[in-house]
Amino acid sequence: MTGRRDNEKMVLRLDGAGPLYAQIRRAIAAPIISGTWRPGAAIPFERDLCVRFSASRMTVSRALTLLADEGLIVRTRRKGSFVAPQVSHHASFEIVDVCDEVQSDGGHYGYELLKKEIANGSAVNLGDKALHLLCRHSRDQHPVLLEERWIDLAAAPEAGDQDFSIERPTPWLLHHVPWTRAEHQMSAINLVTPNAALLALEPGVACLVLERRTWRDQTPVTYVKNTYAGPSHRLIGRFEPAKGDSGRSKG
Amino acid sequence: MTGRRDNEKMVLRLDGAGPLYAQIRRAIAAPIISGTWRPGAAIPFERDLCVRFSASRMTVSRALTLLADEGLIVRTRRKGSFVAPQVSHHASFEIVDVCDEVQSDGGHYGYELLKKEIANGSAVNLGDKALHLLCRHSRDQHPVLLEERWIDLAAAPEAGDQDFSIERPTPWLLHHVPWTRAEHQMSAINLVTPNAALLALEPGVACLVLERRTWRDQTPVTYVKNTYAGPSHRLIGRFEPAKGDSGRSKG
DNA sequence: CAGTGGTCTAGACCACTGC
DNA sequence: CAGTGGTCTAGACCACTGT
Repeated sequence: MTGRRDNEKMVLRLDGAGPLYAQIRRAIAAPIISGTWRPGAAIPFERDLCVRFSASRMTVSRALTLLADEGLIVRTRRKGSFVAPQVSHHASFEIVDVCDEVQSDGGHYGYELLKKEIANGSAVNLGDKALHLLCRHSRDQHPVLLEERWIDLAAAPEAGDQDFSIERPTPWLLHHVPWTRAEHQMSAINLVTPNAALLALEPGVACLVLERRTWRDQTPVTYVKNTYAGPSHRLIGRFEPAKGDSGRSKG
Repeated sequence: MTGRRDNEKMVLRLDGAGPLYAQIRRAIAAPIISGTWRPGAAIPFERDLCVRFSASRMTVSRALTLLADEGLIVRTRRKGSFVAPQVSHHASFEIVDVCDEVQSDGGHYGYELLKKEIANGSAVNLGDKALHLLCRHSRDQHPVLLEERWIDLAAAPEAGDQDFSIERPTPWLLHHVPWTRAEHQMSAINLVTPNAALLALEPGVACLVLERRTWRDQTPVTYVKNTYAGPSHRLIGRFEPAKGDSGRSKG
């Protein structure tokens, strides 16, 4: 009775390499990635896959959970699992703290608070009362990052009393206002006059910009716009098909 | 005998929200994110956490596996689990196929092959014989992406016979040479003369560049440099602390 | 209300690693 | 060789959802 989908001709073969859940994951990922299974195609039910692979349901479920996290499949109770409507690549970028990055290379890390004022945060989708900070981070006296930050004073009232000329906003926020959700945006901009001078670069130079918006539960806490010095700055990300594979890339 | 680490004062409390493994994950993530547990600090052993949380080892292990995947902890057999030396943010960016992106907005998608030649791929870390393609993708007749691609002909000899003037390289490669590993780099560049014209933009305009290098097992297969038209193009990524949380962001 | 995925348990054995 | 994490099983119950 459960064999409805078994009529489809499917070559699901284990390669014998690594843990069983990883093999099952690859066996199902292969026809999806290669396009053999079209978006929307039904994937055999978990309990059928258990029989086919001689595995327990936990193991099969683990493989399918990985695939769902990667965005290759969608799972719905009662209906079953299906190939995701739009199979996309996921690249996970590691966003390291500037201070850590500079010091891990053996460089001298510098921090300056350039501006601190109370401002209306509505321009950056925060509340009326927000703390606006402008910070410069440097490596061996050379500016590497300009940090424009807004902190919602309704969400983090203690921020108003904090002296940010020595304590950096990022670790302070982590300690005092742990967030629960963040959203990142990356873009490229041509440097304009005020910021160009602060980064010791010519106006017009292309720079990588990383914006981050952070929530605590449902309330927005902070918005930050990080402008990295120079076009050469790069974010390196590794694709993660390896989740559950033998050669897993770790940090 | 296993209580060595239990001497540390630790407030690990479950919040009762959602699945148990997610609660355990949050309970351990909280003191790490807030900085209460410094990098390198020892995390209680799995079997101790089972007792503390009245959970099975599978459930505790699931929570710790999530934390390890997020980069918050590192786990070593025989030694135990520890707070990661450098707690970093991970942002997962979804890299959608241009064609899908344009068409999902209801736009008209266009594709042109501008150049096709055999070239030496050593400049981009590929083999001597490589196929070099230059493709332009457009939305409603406006160029949105310039794709410079190299395909290693040793890894994918069939590529030499393929007519890429209609079939796009991306789906073709997916079908014929499934990769197993990919590495992404994002950067910002100032457009230079040949490419500026092809994207119908002025030279000097800042553009977002996404480079992807792809391997099949250990052999490099293809390298692609995608230049997105205009500074306004953005990659949006959602942070994923929610893995195993109730409100999971999906696609 | 039937059937799917989602979670959980109480065991078990293995692999690796430091002593 | 002892003890950790890594994996796996054979059950079980629950939550959700379409009919």
